[in-house]
Amino acid sequence: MMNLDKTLSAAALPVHEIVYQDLRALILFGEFIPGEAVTIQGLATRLSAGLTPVREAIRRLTAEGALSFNDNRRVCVPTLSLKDLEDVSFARQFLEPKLIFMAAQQVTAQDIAALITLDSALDQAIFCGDAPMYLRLNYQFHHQLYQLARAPILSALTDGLWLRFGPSLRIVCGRLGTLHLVDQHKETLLALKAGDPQAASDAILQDVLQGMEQIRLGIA
Amino acid sequence: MMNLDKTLSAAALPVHEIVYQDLRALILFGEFIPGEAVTIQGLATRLSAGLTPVREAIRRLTAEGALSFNDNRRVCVPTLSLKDLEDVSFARQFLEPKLIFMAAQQVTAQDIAALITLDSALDQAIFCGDAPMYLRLNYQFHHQLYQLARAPILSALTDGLWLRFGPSLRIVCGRLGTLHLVDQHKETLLALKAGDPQAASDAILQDVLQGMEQIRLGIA
DNA sequence: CAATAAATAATTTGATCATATTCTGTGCAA
DNA sequence: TTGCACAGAATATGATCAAATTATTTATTG
Repeated sequence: MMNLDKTLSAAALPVHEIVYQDLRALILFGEFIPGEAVTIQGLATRLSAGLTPVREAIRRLTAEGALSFNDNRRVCVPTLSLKDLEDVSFARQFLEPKLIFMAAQQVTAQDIAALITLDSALDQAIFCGDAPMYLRLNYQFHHQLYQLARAPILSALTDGLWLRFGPSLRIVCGRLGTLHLVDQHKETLLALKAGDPQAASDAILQDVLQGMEQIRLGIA
Repeated sequence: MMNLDKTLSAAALPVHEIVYQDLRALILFGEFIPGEAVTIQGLATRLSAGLTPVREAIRRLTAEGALSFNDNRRVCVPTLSLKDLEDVSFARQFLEPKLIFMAAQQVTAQDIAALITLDSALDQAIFCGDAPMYLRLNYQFHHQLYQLARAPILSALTDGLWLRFGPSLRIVCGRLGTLHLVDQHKETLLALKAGDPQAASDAILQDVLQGMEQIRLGIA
């Protein structure tokens, strides 16, 4: 008999893939405290999954630096030191402008429209003080830009960096709220509309620097 | 009863860790053909391990981009397109000089001595036409430099890039032999000895560019 | 009748789970 | 402090089921 899930939802994803995405989101959007211990069985219970799929998801995220595998064989959410943050910042400073430069060279009007919609929702979330929504939409805005560059390897590298500072975001928003948040999204979008890759690239660089500075203030 | 391995070897590593390292080496040193399919059960047999540890190792390497997870749920060794290689090259061009700059600022005479020993063995391998040994030692030389920078996040990013072009190395060496190979290791070592981070950084940049060009010629 | 296409069977491979084993750290007693 | 036992957690295996690929057979058409 045919699998109904396959016709209804996009595809029947393996459980280990779903667990990976769920766990990734938990880390990315500050649902874990830096330093927090993560147990396989705990996650299996929390996400209603078996041990094997959870194990696989954990290994993937460990490889991405989102989790760390201790000598004890236990897994925890790493804490980001100031030195670490500088390294992440360095990498983002050249990866993101490069990606957005490439994106700007092949972006369509439709793509830009989607980004504008996203950015409006983002402004709304900031205005409402909805921190979790802000975190999700902000990531989505950047992630969508990466996709437009059509450079899978550089996108993967850049995407992976978000996992490094994800756990620190909770603190940033928790301490400071959302209303003070500023970004360079409007400038980026204008440059994209104008078909000016260099300007878009410059705008994103500023956005990255601002974002990293927010986190620095949060964890300092 | 106490585990004897623990006293004899460094530590009793979990099987999934051993499988990961073995499989990583196979990919890194061109033991797989780009595009080649990789089966869980095949690896389990080949490496005399159970399915779960192999599965975990595969997920880790997939996360690092060393393997790719198809829609069929099957795993294969990705082929590196010219575009991909350009992206890898771009990332290495700023990551490696940065790492070596940092390394040069805190390197000890002992560290340099170890690197010189390594580089001598490398020359020997080139002279003998021992391609597998050359690949291992060349990687080790760079990897050891990364470690000296004491920047775990940037090291991990850079290390991961090797996995992207690893499968293409077999072709490079197979076609062209090893005798023609040139590098900038001597220049790098001299700069390290002189305590000149900028010169070391410049030398490594040249080394990276040369290396990437070799691969470009190989896969073009 | 030969050749191609469609359907079906057989085999391989992947996904998941239940279970047994091993490891780690802790508390207790000598 | 040292040794030992115990609880909690991670590790690893093999069994079972589902999905996909390959091989085989059957049907169809020129």
